[in-house]
Amino acid sequence: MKKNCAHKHTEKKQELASLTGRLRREARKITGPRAAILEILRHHPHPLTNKEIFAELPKGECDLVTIYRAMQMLEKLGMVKRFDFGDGTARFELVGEGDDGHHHHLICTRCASVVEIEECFPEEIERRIARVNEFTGVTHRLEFFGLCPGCQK
Amino acid sequence: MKKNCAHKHTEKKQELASLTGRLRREARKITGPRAAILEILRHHPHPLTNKEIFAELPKGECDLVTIYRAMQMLEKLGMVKRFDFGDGTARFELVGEGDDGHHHHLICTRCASVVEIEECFPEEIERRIARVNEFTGVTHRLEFFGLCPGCQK
DNA sequence: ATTTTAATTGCAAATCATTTGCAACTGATT
DNA sequence: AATCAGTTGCAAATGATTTGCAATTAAAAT
Ligand SMILES: [Mn+2]
Ligand SMILES: [Mn+2]
Ligand SMILES: [Zn+2]
Ligand SMILES: [Zn+2]
Repeated sequence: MKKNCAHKHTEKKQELASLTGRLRREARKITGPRAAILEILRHHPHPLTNKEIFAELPKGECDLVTIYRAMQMLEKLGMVKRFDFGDGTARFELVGEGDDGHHHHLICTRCASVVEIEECFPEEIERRIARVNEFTGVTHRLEFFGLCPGCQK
Repeated sequence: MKKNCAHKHTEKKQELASLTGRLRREARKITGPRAAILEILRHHPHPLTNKEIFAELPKGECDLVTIYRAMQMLEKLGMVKRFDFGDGTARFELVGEGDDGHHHHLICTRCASVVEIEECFPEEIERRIARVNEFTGVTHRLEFFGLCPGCQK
């Protein structure tokens, strides 16, 4: 019943076949650009911007716009989770099947390095916040910021 | 010594004179547009977008760009706090003198109504996150989302 | 009160991330 | 191989925010 941070960072990478299977089930086509994008996401442990994905792609593999569209689609299917580090650029991370991808990060404000965080906002406090204000379906967006070891001059 | 959520939502509105005083001390000019902007912020309990501030301003009082510049300046002086509700538009809230403005909100995902939240991410957990990852100066950005009473069909 | 000077403003144009229109193209199915 | 909806590339549109610059003005100095 816990809905928060069920995300397991220890889970092994998903097979590409499992990913394309999910697409197929949703009546989506497995195209070159999509396979390439999934392949890149599969190999990255942290959220990537569309531009970063684009840069990793073999030149000319596909248009930036195609990546924007692919991420929209993958997000709608629940295959990727969108993160907002507050810099005006969306980042995406692959989400395991059955996982809602909810989790948080610790980001260095100098070098932008990212650490995946296991902790989550305490459920009972969130439930109280929801109850007190009579809100339903309450969730949260949370990211940590600080100076990483290497950037502490 | 607690740095989190020292913000008091129960504090009374700041006097305009106190606000302009802070500007003057920083060698900033008190102009019509700035006084008008501060006056609007003073009367709003929740974060406002630049466009919302612009809309509240008597027509022709000042240009939208002037508001963008004013908010940048006020943020640098620590007189306003910038919030990110994840919709790609910055929001600003006036911050009391000596207060860093750190706090959170509960936002209705249907009607966008906002509730000021007193709770904060537990300090001891944040400290552990910082220690374990050897980060310093760790802080967080946190907002809650859900359906407000009126929007629960 | 007038001058001086640096800060401020308006307006146009530039940036940046993201979205949209549309015709050409292609993966999956028959 | 024919079919057809889903995809893609490219150009253009959007929307928030920033920047360049000349004209304006608040506040300090005469
Ligand atoms: Mn992550
Ligand atoms: Mn607030
Ligand atoms: Zn969480
Ligand atoms: Zn907090």
